Amino acid sequence: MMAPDDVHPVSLRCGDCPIRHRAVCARCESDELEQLEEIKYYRSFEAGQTVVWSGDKMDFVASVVSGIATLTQTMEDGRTQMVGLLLPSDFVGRPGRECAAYNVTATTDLMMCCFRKKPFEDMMGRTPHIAQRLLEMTLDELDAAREWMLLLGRKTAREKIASLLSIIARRDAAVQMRAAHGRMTFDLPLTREAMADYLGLTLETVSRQMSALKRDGVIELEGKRHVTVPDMDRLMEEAGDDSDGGFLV
Amino acid sequence: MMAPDDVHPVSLRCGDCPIRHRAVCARCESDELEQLEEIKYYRSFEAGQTVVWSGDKMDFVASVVSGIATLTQTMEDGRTQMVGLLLPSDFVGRPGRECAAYNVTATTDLMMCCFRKKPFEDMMGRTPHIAQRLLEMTLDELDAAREWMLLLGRKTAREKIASLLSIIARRDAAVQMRAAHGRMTFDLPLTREAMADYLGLTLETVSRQMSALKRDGVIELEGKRHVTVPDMDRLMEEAGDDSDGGFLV
DNA sequence: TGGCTTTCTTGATTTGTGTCAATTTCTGTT
DNA sequence: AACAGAAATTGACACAAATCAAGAAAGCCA
Repeated sequence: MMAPDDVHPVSLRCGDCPIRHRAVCARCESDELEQLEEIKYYRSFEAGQTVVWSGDKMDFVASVVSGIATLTQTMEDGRTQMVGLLLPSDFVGRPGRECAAYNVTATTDLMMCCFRKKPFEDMMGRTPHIAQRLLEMTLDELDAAREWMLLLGRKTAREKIASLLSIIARRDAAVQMRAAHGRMTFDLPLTREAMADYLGLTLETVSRQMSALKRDGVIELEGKRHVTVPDMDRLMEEAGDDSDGGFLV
Repeated sequence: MMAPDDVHPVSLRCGDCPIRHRAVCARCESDELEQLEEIKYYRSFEAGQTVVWSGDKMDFVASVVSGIATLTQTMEDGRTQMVGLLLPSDFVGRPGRECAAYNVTATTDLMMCCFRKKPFEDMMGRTPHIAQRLLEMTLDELDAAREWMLLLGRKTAREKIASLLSIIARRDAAVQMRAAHGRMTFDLPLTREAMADYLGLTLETVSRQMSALKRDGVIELEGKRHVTVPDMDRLMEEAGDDSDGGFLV
């Protein structure tokens, strides 16, 4: 899921930025990082605010510093589908593209570290490693999107919920550098409605299935958002999922 | 959907290969094309044959020369979801990845032009334009996958069918360099079962909705596979889709 | 041409999820 | 502590799509 440092370059801090930008390759030497420093700026958003609308001109690329943002697609009649979840260090934006392809919305208070697109692209042209790093990240996202297609097209509501919970649990484990086995505890970063938009369900169905998983002892709930999974293997079985979980992370 | 030549480099023929490889950038001069020539070879498959299994080692990248291949994901119990459709000139394979992420299957007789992965990667390292071209293609695929997520998660069976038909019609138009308006005619390259796997439906539902669209005059059918659309705008309305159709192409 | 298989269509019935509506629980504010 | 608004739960019912089951049409090969 994530290669160790000696196998492949990983993200790097640039200047005073509190996060490691996954788009920036550790093999690229300080010259490039100093260039980044010059073209970067910060923007913050309140929970619920829209970062960009689908189709709008987007003259920057960015990393999430803190908070959570979602990528959503919407139909004219209001049906919406979440197509991606942005967590700290995640990258957003398309070098070589004028316009945003999705709505980007802050679901919590959000801080982003932005780079003006043109100079960023110029740097990419001069720095093959960054282009390759970005290609690799995009391929990861593509894999994640396609795994999600299987979920959306073929899984039952219960399996969908179990899949989402297991992904969030494993991402949490990864952040804390722990293995994702046995008993685990975490907070849901999403409302029931956001979960529904992610899974292609209604919020009522999400709620019902959460209750069912609780009733069946697959999860325990403390309040609405704090989840503990007594047995991760059981949960992953419920998810109907043999994958190692390279999901939308 | 596809930028004109003067805006961005497009695909190019290399040597005797009958197709334009979309992965190869026209800005890259003949040196690189000659290098490609040295590392390329052809493989052919019969309809129904598997090109690679998910998880298998895949030591090449390739372009489709002729025929159609599908990318599918499968669950242990056999539920399958198609996650991509490969048409002539489409690229498959992941520079920087060891293993295939999906099953690749020939749905018709298939000819592929393959490049051994290592030398291809080396060339990418030396030729920034190719890496950038590949990044752009991958971003296109990502957009397509995400548009498909909206379809899988939120569209009705009828809308799904209409979407698929309109995509195929528009791709056909693009290949023949015609506008996709008014009356259009094309052959379905997929069985009802493949359509179902693509759309997250059963083949019975696909059949029923095809009949319904026919009954309602949205499409005309001659045999099972030959479709004519009297009015493309009507079809796109049925698809519930305001997009300009940058789909899995 | 005739049989054979595969692909597709159509019907009857079941089931999972959506819809609508009422209530409860949580969270933040004064 | 009490209230207000948001978020979540639960129930009753409706409906779209799945499932089960025949049968028809198309393609293929002898």
